[in-house]
Amino acid sequence: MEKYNHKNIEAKWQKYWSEQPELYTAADESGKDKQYILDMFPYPSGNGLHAGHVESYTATDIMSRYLRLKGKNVLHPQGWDAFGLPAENYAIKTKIQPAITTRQAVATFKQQMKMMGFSYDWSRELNSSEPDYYKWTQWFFLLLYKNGLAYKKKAKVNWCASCQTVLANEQAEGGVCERCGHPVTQKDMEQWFFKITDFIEPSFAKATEAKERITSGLLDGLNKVDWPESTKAAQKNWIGKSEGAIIKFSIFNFQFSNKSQKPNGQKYFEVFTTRVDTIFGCTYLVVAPEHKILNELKLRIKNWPEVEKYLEQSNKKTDLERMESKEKTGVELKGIKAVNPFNGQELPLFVADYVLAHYGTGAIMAVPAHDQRDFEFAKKYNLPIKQVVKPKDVLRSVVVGITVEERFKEELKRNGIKFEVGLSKNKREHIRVILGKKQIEIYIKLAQTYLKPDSWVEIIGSENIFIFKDRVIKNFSFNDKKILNICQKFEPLVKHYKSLWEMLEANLFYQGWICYVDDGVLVNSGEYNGLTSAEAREKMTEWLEKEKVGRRKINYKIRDWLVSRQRYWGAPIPIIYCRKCSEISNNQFPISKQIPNPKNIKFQTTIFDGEEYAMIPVPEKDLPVKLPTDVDFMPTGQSPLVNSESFHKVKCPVCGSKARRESDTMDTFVCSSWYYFRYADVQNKKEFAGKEMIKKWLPVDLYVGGAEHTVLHLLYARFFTKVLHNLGYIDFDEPFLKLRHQGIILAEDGRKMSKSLGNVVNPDEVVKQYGADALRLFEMFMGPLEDMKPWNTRGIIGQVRFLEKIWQFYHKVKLTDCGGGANKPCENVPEGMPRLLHKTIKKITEDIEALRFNTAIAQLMIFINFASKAETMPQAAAEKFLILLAPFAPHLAEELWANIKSPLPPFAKGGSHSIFKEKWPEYDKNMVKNETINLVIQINGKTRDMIKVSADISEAEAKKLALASEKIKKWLVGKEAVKIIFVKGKLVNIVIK
RNA sequence: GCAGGCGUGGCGGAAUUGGUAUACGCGCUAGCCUUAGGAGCUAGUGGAGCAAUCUAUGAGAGUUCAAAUCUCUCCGCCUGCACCA
Repeated sequence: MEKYNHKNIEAKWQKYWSEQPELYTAADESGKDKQYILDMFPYPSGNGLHAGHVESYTATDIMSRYLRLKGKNVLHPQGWDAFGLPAENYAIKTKIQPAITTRQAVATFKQQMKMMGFSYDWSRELNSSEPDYYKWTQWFFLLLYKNGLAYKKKAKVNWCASCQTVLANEQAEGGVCERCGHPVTQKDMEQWFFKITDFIEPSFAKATEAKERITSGLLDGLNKVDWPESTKAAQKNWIGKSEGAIIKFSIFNFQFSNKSQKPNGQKYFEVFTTRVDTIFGCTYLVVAPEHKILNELKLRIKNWPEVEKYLEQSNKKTDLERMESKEKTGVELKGIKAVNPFNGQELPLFVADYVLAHYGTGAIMAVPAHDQRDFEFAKKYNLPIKQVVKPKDVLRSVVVGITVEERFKEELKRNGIKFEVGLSKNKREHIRVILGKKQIEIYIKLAQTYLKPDSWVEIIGSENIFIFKDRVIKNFSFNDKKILNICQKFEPLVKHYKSLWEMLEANLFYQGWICYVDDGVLVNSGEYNGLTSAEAREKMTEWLEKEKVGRRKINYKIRDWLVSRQRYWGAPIPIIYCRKCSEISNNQFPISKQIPNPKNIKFQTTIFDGEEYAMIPVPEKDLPVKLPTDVDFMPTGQSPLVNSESFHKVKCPVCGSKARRESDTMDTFVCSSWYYFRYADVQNKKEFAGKEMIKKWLPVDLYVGGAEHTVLHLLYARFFTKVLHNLGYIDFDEPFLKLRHQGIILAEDGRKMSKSLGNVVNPDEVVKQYGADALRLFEMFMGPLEDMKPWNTRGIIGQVRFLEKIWQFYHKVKLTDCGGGANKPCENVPEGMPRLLHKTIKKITEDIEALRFNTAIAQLMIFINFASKAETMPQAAAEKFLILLAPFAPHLAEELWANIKSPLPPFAKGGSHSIFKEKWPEYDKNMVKNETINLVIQINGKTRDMIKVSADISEAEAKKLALASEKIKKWLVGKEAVKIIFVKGKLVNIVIK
């Protein structure tokens, strides 16, 4: 018998497939149901494919092949996210044009993908760095600009003083320059932004022809897609919605003490808070160093030189320093007081860099008793701490301190309470108390290192709150029955320590020794006393609005998307700066039929060196704005494009006078925000994609890619989709219906694969040694798609054995036709084979649809393990098994298929066809049910016997048989069966006393 | 700190409408075959025990005839975000 030779087989079929591209082509004309199966398009790095690529591409390949066999019209494209920094950095080093290195890398990637047998529709290949693609990236920029969704403003960017260049956030991780290790500082520069913040909440359509349409927001849209919970959570977290209130604090009127009095136009400033309920505990206010009020009040601040010095210091601070020093610093603004509108109290004002300028109003009301950061600051600068919220329902309390620790232990012993002393992960000692039979545990953390003598731990009623030196650590609740139990058991202790608790409560809790951050009940808050935090927030906000000293406000952490990059290897921003046009009022956009401008948005202008320039969009007919090749890649602090005269010297498309082209390029995330539209209509020269084709193929049915893109790429792509929906281009507002992330494949040593550790698995080597089919199977068999899994080279042997086993079986087995297909019992065919085949069809069909490829492969193995013992097999069964195998190991399946269907070389005489033109087998419902089962007989839930019975055995019969069993009788001697449970088709459980 | 997730043999993992725990694979053990084997074949393989049997899904409790699966608490690990008021 010929040996299984993966090299010959795989090469042969890859050649065949490339000669028959229609096997994998998505048919624009077909009336069949469509399925759009998409991989996140890769960045073609010089290193080629890695194990993680292979994992996710194999998964989508199996899915695509399966769906085609199921008769679906499948769109499964691939392309290249080809702009980006590595290619440019390489160019700086070697002076080789990024376009050249990129093309080489693409060729490698593509060759490797073909080597893996992936069934991409290569007729739809795209490359984001090619002009026919980035033409449309630029078109999108103009679309946003003309709809007021792209704008320019000053912003802080990462700046490396050593490299003289702007850095992307990813290049400035940890606050140091990726290239030279120099600390990164913040520098103000004019930057382009996309208004992603317009799409957080649902919005009404802007396009004229779609008046009634509502576009779902980035938040609520998540509710209608099938995505991993963690990804949805990460997006929500990133958007960072918090509901609270803006409160106006008046500054000049020191007499402002009557709360019915209005601020009457006095100078005031606003703070944002989510905890209005704590406002009576506000003892000072803080503004960020960048807050504009500082300049306005400059003359009134008595210690201005000191303040100015502080501002300089904090401005100089790098991100790294700000991150490293958690120590809070600040300076009081002497001579300035602000007034709390609720009680008229005059409060000091501080500037401190623990307050962020870009969040909320850049100013806060500080409530040290109920906010950890304010607490730290107040402690440091000796500011008053005023308790206004206390935990609710204080029933009982037990107080334990370090000085009484031994006493406490003795007390426990004396009361017969079992306990053990352990260390938690923070090395805090705790006592675990076990109460009675029910074994309720209470962890009493003694935490010597955190507790001063006579500080304490409190157990209160429904909540158990551990309070350390300065804050509440944790709470948890018991149900009522348990509380009672605890209280009874702790009675003696409670008596013993109660007085100490009361003393401490009076002395500590209400005098600022601790910081209680949770909701509770209000105290020291005038008419609001006794309300819960939630009630108080509601009432106080109403009052603010009534008195016009504040309002309800929702704040978001997310900021507009900074899209400009001072870089070469990206899509140029299609804008032209014209001095002359800035003087003409009522500028109209250059003629553009494609991009509507329903609001008649005018050109924005910007200032360079004191001169105003109009920002003219490049007319559509002049797109793409191509990247020049006469550039020097050395970093100079500006985009390398600035050096190219031919690039930036242009005539204004509106007035024809001398003008200058924008030299910034776009973030690569812009390119990847819309590529999934392009696949639907990749050849289109008139539109980014034709309406009909979008309608036909989009949205994406299954999207698979790395979890590193949970936030940015997916959020930006959703934003683009919402913009298009909002402007009436498309009729859906979420691009990816179902999303899954492949888990990271770790190296054999359990660490991340990385070049520096030298533990990277190279797919080329693996394929050379074991074959693509083996690698595909192995990566799918390792475990669930989404789990993190370590590579294990030995494990791949198992897959090679599996493939060889199939090979050998198909070469030695005698195929028979018993005249009735796969189901009929045949001579010499093992009895269970037809049923096993149908079970296998069912299992594999269901597993593929749920992306459980590991268990699908296990089922293939079970079948072949069983079948390989047989000498004969029905022809129909042999064919069906190969079809089941085909999505997983396409090369071997084609080879064996050709073998059993027609003589090799394949289909040469038109005798047969590729296995991928076959139909996915259906299973017979009656055949997947067992005729007989092993009826499990349990006694008190423990299996004691098993008997082979008919699957549809009746309850009475089953019980009779169970009681008649010899093994069971033994257990029933002298016992009485109280109850007998019968589960149809499964078991009998006899309950005895 | 906040959010999401995880914890099952020597290893990767199966089994979650509660119903035979450890499918499938790797590894390991024994035997066969072979000049040889990091090849192949056969059998075995959670732990303890000669056996009957007992015992085991991070720990403990609860619900149930029955819990890896549901509830609660604790412990440990991973991922993302984080001075976001």
